Amino acid sequence: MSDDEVFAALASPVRREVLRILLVGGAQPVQALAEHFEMRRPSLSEHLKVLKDAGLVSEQKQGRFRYYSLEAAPLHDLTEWLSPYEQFWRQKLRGLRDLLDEEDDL
Amino acid sequence: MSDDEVFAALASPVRREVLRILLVGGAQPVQALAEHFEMRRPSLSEHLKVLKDAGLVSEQKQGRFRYYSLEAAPLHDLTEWLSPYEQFWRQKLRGLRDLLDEEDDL
DNA sequence: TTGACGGGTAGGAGATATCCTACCTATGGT
DNA sequence: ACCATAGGTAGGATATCTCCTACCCGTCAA
Repeated sequence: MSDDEVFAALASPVRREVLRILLVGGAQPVQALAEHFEMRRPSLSEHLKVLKDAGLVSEQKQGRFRYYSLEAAPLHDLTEWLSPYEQFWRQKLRGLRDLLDEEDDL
Repeated sequence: MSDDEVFAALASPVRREVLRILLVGGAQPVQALAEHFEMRRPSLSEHLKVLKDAGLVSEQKQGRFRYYSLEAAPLHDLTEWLSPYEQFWRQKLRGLRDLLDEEDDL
């Protein structure tokens, strides 16, 4: 739920891939997710726990299955975290464009 | 430079704080950065190395000082990584809005 | 009711991260 | 030339991560 947990969760390529799979494939039980990886199921369960603690996925029980689905809210928070840097980025772009304009004037 | 390095670099609160300091304070030598933290300088140097390898900061030598400055390009890549999830987020918002509209009709 | 299946938890091995102190190099001032 | 300063690198201690196997519980089907 905290920024810290979200960033830490995203640091693992496995967990980012889980998010991608859930994005394109929708909610899925653990076994279906596990098919995409070469690790044992308990390891994937641990990754899912990290993602759940970070609020990036949620769990819906159905019989003996537990469907995991994407929760995009923390990722939305991430774009807010990024926005001041985006402005910095745009400033640099503008600076570059101005520089190029000056070159044109020569 | 790779997505992997960028996400890994951002996983540390110390390194995110370095980026924030560079964003608001501009390019700075290591010592100035170190004043914001309670760790020893060599540890911060290691963090800076991680950030530099990820392309998030760059180094300009001036005499015996090395000014570190923010490089926003990888963060811009990050917003691109995020964009499909943003669309997912917007879809959920739209779904919620539609639901609320239905409620209004009752 | 009993066995098979979905899936979480425990505990351990090995790898990696993060801090430290000690040490090295390079530059600048006297 | 010499010493102080900026800052990187080496190597080690400890903590955390990531994987594993073994085991547990809950649910469905026969």
